[in-house]
Amino acid sequence: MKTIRDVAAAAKVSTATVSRVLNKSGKVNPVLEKRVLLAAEKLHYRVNLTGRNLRTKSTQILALIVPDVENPFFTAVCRGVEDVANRAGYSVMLCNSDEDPVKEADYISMLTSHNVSGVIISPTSSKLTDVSSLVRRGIRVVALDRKLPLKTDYVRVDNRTAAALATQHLISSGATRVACINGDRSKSTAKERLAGYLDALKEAGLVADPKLQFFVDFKEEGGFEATLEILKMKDRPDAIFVTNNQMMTGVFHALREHNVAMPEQISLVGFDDLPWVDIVTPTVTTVRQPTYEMGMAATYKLLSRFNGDNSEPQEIVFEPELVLRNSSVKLKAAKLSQKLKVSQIQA
Amino acid sequence: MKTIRDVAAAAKVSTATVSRVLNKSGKVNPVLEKRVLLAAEKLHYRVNLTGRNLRTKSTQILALIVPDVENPFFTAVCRGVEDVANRAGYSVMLCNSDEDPVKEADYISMLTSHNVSGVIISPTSSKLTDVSSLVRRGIRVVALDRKLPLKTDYVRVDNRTAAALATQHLISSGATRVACINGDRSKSTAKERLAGYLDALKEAGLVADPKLQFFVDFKEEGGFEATLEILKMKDRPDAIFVTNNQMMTGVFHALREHNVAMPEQISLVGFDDLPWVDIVTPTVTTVRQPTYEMGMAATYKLLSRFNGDNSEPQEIVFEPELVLRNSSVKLKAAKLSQKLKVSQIQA
DNA sequence: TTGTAAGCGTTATCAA
DNA sequence: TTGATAACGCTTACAA
Repeated sequence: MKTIRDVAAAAKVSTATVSRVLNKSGKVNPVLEKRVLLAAEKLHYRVNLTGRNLRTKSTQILALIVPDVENPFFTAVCRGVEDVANRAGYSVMLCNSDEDPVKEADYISMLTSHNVSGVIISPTSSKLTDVSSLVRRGIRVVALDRKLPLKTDYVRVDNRTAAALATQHLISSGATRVACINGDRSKSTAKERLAGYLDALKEAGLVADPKLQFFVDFKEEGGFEATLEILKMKDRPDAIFVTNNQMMTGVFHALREHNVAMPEQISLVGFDDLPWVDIVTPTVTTVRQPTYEMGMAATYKLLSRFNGDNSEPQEIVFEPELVLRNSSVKLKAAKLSQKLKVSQIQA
Repeated sequence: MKTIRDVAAAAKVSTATVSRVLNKSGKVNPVLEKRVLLAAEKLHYRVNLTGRNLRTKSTQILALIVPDVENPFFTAVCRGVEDVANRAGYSVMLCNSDEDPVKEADYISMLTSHNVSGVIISPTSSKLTDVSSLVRRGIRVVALDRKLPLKTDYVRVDNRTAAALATQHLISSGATRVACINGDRSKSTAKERLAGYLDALKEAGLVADPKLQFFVDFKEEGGFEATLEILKMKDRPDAIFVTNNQMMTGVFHALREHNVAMPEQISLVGFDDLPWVDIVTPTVTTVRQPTYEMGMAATYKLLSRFNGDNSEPQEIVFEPELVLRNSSVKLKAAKLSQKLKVSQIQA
C-alpha cells in the first residue's frame, strides 16, 4: 500500500507538498504540482482516511440507525438522508438495529468509537435507547420518527393528528367499533398514534374499548395475529386502524384469507404507503408521511449543527396526509378530510 | 474526549497496561486490572477506533454496496450479511449506489481509502464497475447477484435455469407467445435470464420474437411502461415473464389498471418474491431465490478469505424455486416443475 | 513557496 | 508482569 511518503519520494518533494497538492490547500508551484499528481497517479496512491481522520478528528461519515431495514418507510428515509449527505460530501453508513436493543447498543458503541460526524436514529425504545456516549463525544444526534429519551433534534410526522384523521374518517364513514392495531408503547409513535385514535373516539362520543386496542410488534406477523383475534370476537369491530405499514400487510393478508369484504364488513385504514396498496383489491386507504423529505430534513439539521448551529434542540413536525382508497367508504370521508385539513393543519 | 493516556494517568499505570487490560491481551496483575477498569469506567473512556485502525490496519467493517436499497431483495440479502458479520465481530456498512455508476465509483473510492476489511457488491454494471482500487489494496471483494468484470468470488442464483423454469412453466400451461420484460443487458442477471428464456422457447420449438423482448431498467416504472406497450400490440402475447420484483410491481399494476384477466388473458410469472404476491388477486407465480442465505454465503466467503483462504475465486450458485400461484395456470405446471426439479437441480 | 517535524490515539516491541 | 517508546499515515504549525 502506497503512502504519502512514497508519493513524496517519487515526486522529489516533501509530504507536506503532496498533502497541499492533493487537498488543494496552500499555494504550490505548478511544476511541483504536476510532478506530485503524476507520481500519485503512477503509484495508484489513495489517501488513507484513517490517518487523515486521526489527524483531523473528522470522519465525514453520517450514520443512520433504523430498526428495520426491510421496512420501506426507513429505506425511503435513507434515500433522503443519502441524497443530502452525499451532496455535502458525507458518506452514509446504514445500520440495522432490527428492533433489538442489544444490537442497537452495539452500533451506538461502535459509532461512538468510530467518531462518525453525526447520527440519525430511529430508536428501538423512546424510553431506554441510550445515546449518551455519542453526545458525550460531541457527536450530534438527530432522532427520526421515534423520540429519544434524551432531548435532541427530532424529525417526525404529527402522529396524533394522523391517527385522529384516520379514525375520524372511519367513524364518519359509519363505523361504530373501530379497532386499533398498534405497536408496543415503548415507541413514541405507538403512544402518539394511540392518543390520536382516542381523541377521535372521544370527539365522536364513542367509548374506548380496551378490547379493541392491540399492542403487538410493528411487524407483519403482529398485524396478522391481531386480526385473527379480531375475527374471532363475537362483537366484531366494523373497522380497523392499523398504525404501521408492515402490520398492515399482515392485517390485509388475514382479512383476505378469511374472505372479509372491505369495506362492507370491515373498513381498513393503514399507516404509511407500500408499493402494493394501489394494486390490491380493494386498494387500501392510508395515512401518508413525507418519508423522503423527513430524511432530508434530519440531514439538513445535522449539517447545520456541524456548521455551528447551537440553538435549542428543535422538533421538526411534518403534516400527514390521508389518502382515500377503496378499503374504506369514500364519500363522507372526503368531506371530513377537507374539514380536518383546514382545522388541524393550520393549527 | 478521554484517551488511553487519561485512563493510564488516572489508574497510575502505563498506556501499555491499559491497552492490555482493555483488549485482554497479555497478563496483568489483577490489582492493576481493577484500577484500570475503574478508571476507564469513571472517565467514560471509549477506545478511539481511528487510532486503533491506524495501528492495526484493520477496521472490522464490512461494506455492502447494493444498487437499490428500496428493493426487498437487497434488504433481505443485507439481513443475511449482517447476521453473519455481527456474529464474527464485524459491523456492516450499507451503501446504496442507486444504479448510478458515479455514485458507485464514489463509494468504492471511499471504501478503498477507508480501508474496510471486505466488500460485498452487486455492481451497477457487469462490464464497467471497477473494483481494482480495492483489490490493489488487498481488500477482499465478493460479487453478489451480479457478476463483476474482475474475477472474484461470486454468489448468485442459477439465473438461466430459473428463467427457463419460469418460461417452460408458462409454455406448458398453454402459452404460445411469451413476452420477457427484462433489465438492461449490462447486468449479468439480465443476460442470463434472457438466455434461460430463450432456452425454454427453443426447447419448446417456439421462435424467439425480438418484439417480445423488453430491456428496461430494473424498476417499477420500467415494468409498467413495457406492459403498456404489450397491451397495445395487435398480436398480443398470452404470457409475460418479468425478470425482477420491482418491475413485477409495475407489470401487475398495468395489467390490473387495464382489467386484463390473469391468467385467462395473460399469464404472469415474476422473479423474486415480494410481501404482496400472496395478497393480490390473483396471487402471483414467481421464481424465488434464497436471498437471506445468499447474503450469508457471501459473508462466510469473505470471512474465510480473511482467515487466509487463498484458493481460486469461487462461484457459489444457489438453486431457484418456482412457486406456483394463481397468475399462471396451475395444473400442468405442477407436473412440469416436478420434472424440471429432478432434471435440472440434480444437474 | 517549500520543508521539517510534531502529534492525532492506539498497539506492540523490547528492555527492565 | 510492567513501562518507555516507536510506529501507523496523515495534516499543519512553524521555520527556512
